[in-house]
Amino acid sequence: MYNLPLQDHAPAAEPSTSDPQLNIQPELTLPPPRQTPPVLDSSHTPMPGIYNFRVRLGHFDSTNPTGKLTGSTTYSSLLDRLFINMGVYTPITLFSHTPPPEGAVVRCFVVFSSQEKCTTTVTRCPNHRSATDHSNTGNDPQKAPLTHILQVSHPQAQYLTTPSGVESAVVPYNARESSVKNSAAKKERTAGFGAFQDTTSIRYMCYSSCAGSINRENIHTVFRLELGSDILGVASLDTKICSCPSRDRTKAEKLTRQQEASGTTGSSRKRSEKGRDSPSHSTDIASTGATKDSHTSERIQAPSIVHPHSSQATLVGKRSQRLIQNVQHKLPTRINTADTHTAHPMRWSTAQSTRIATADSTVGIDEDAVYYVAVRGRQNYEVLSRVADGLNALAQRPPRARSFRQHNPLPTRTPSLLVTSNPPPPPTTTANTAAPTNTNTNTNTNTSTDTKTVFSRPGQNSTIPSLSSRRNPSLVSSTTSVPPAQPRTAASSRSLRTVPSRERRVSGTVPSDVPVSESPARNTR
Amino acid sequence: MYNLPLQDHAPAAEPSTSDPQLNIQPELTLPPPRQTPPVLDSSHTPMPGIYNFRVRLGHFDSTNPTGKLTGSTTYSSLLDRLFINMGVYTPITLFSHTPPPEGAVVRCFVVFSSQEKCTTTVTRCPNHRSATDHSNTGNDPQKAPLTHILQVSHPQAQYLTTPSGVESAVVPYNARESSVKNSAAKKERTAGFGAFQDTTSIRYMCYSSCAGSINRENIHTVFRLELGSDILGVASLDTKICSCPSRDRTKAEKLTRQQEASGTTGSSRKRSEKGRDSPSHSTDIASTGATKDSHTSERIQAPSIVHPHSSQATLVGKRSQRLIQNVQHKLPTRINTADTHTAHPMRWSTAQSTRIATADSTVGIDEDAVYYVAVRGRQNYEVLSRVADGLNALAQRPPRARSFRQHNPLPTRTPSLLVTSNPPPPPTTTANTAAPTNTNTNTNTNTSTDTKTVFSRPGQNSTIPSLSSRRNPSLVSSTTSVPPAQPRTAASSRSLRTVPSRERRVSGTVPSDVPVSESPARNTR
DNA sequence: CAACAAGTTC
DNA sequence: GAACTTGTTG
Ligand SMILES: [Zn+2]
Ligand SMILES: [Zn+2]
Repeated sequence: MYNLPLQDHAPAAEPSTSDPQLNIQPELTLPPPRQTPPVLDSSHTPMPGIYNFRVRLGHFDSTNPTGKLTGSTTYSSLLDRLFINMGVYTPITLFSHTPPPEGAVVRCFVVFSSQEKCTTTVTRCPNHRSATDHSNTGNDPQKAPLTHILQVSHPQAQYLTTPSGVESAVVPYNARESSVKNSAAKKERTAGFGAFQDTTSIRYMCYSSCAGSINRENIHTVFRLELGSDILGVASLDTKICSCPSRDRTKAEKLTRQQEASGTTGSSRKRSEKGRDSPSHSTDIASTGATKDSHTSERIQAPSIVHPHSSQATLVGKRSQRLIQNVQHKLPTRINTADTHTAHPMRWSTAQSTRIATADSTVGIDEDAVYYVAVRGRQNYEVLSRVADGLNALAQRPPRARSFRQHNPLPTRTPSLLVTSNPPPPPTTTANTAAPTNTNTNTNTNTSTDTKTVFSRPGQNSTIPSLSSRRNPSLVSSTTSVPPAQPRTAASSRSLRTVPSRERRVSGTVPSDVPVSESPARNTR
Repeated sequence: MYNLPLQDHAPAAEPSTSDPQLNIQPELTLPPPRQTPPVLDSSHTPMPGIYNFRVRLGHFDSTNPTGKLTGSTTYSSLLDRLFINMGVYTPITLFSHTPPPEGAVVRCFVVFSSQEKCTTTVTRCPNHRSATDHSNTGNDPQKAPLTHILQVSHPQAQYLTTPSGVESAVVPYNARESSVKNSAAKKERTAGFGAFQDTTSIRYMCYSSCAGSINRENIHTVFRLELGSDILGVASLDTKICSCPSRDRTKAEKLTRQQEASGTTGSSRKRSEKGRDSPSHSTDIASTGATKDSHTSERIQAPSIVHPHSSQATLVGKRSQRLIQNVQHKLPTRINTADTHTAHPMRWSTAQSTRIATADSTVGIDEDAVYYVAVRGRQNYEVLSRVADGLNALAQRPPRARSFRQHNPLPTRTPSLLVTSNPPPPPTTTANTAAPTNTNTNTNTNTSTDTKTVFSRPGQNSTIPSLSSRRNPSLVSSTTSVPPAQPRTAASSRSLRTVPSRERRVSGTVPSDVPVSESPARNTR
């Protein structure tokens, strides 16, 4: 309690005082991720997609072209991580290269970064969700449920909770072309980001240290551009909610720098940086085309990343391995949770030299590249899945991480990411329509969480087939080529087709509404 | 979560590893309280009473005559404070000079030590009361409610919760004459304690630092010997529930010692020792007689200290000032909560040179002595109250503490300790009868919380009349005299009568079930 | 048990 | 913003 700078309403748009070098092609200017392998859940993996959907902290306009943040909120470009106090709003700007389609919405939610926990629901701790808690004063539970850890200050925000407890907030995505065009500062600040942007404010209603919820784990804030049941893009943001953002950022950066100096002290960095994920997630993934006019026959409920009806393939490098990990982690035959922290650091060092295709920047080729193969129609998807299974089995790459360690005596929930032939149960999600400043509900807002995830599904060993050729020409061209910085139109991406072949990542249905069996991280000390 | 040494069942009786000098006439062997004035709630003020009802940590028998504690649990005789981890049982022994009457029970509960909070209910934090919290595994909610912060390992324990949320556990008091009589060690360890003893184990289900409950405040564990609606004695124990009892004890002792060296640095010790109360509460209060065969006409509901029908007067020294503070604090005309930490340290230093009459030890005279005058019958009590008011008004002693400071933005609840002419509402308490090992309920156990409190009621200025004479001869004799160490019989105390006069502490009805208006300290950071 | 992490106090 | 408190980690 006490000095919590709780805000009842998010300020319209404020200047910032923190690190100005936000997300500016981190792959090129920042050292590649040298920490533990990524851990984002497959349905949360950053994927700019054809819209080059990306997130930047701050609000960018003529008065604040650099998007400086206010108050204690701060962003570390070194770590690509947001440090923010609980209860305070911070503006985030979602960019896209092309204007979003009508009815596009952004689903915002928080996930655990670690692979062990990435399927565990992040909800508010019992202390803070208590109606009598001071953090809830001036809060309208009708608008934002007390259990939701993430609030979006938008009159049309809709708060959803699936039966299994997965929480998210959906707001319309009304990106407009940036009014501040030629500002040098703004240009610098938004280099690599699309010309269309939409700014909203978010706040977190728990600390990262809150027992009974995040419990000192690392989290990512995920912004998912959706249109109906399609996921058009995913952006995420490494987030730490703490009472002393500045202090903690400084400390984290210092630690990172000295680790970097001492050559990736990849031993037991568990304490200080609990399996930190490598930063710069929303910029190191190549995006390809994807049809927006989807027309599937059936749907997978619950929030999950998906490109069900569109042909699409996304090439990623290191980041892809996260996917593999995650998918592996979700396999029905999953053995246990591989300890990210003890994963082959050498392997990652090698990967560091590779570059990932981005819509805006030239990158090198990654032999470990992973393809996201989107299929049109469920049948196709399942067929493709089986094919890919065979391919993955053939490519007998050694498993990545084999050392398991039980850090947390918490119940390990069995992930439900597996290809199911029958669709999951209907949404039945609880929707709280925001009725604050603006009581009218956006009819275009997708309140259902039923989206599909088409993802790579490697063999048990999770490693990627080492073949690097056979790339769909209609995809993000060659990994060596430098895609033009200009946004690709949706029409151009519509020509994409699925490319079934080895080393392609097979798609797997991912009911992202996964955390079912176990209760949320409702444990205290 | 994690390494919590939770115990499902209290061990029968274990040896100890901590400070052996427990409560051995602390007034004589330990420096007198030099810290902030006492703060125990009037209904929780230690009062050995005619039974010399006192508490000692540990279990004392032939195998463990010194009552050593086990595990991390430790006791500081310097601070007279228990340091204990959450979830672990520790044996406590309740002593009495004479065998308790049939049906006598002990009500156990936790109170805030500070006068500002002493009327606030201490309950469990939302995190730990959550049924899914690991601290509740193996816990039978039918036995001990999840909300109760204090658990008593007794088959006949009854857990009560008043409508206003006051929680307590009641267990029968079956004190038997110590079987280990002549052990030198035991004798030393139990010097000053009665020959009759009953040992039970208790545990705490929250940390002292738990936001949403104790929230880093100081607490006392109160053991109240009750017979029906009569309170026969009150013992209390300064308690800190922490994850590192040893470390915290060492640190607290070191701080105390250096404060002591630097001459009672009575300035702002708020941080380190949040208005710590002076220790040794259960031994520095003289006890007098009190009839057990009460026969009042009406009762005051809810737990509260009381000697409704018996004539009794208790003389206390420094400790008495706590009472005054508390009573003042509860006056209807109460201005605000006086900051204990800024209270006149000089005044207390002076008081240090005084000695308090104990049933077992000779002590000096305290001119600031306070008398607890028990009256028989409500009418008498109210008359006496009015008389005392006048007396207090005449004795124009300057108010003790006048500097108010707002440390806690929490809602300050208006204490309800005032003389009401109509009795409070009926108990309506929720009783959870323990049905663990032993399912049979003790019919003698008093499940109702309706007891009366007869207490001194000073003027607004709370100071004590400086008169030190006019003591009831039937009371604990003279403050200078050394009461015999032998236990007084109940019969001897029955001869006591009320002595209405100036400088006598007037009695005031104290519905101890006070914390009503506001919700419990349900605030987090 | 030492070091750390992180909310709170001043 | 420095220092402290205190639960957690190894
Ligand atoms: Zn919280
Ligand atoms: Zn607690």
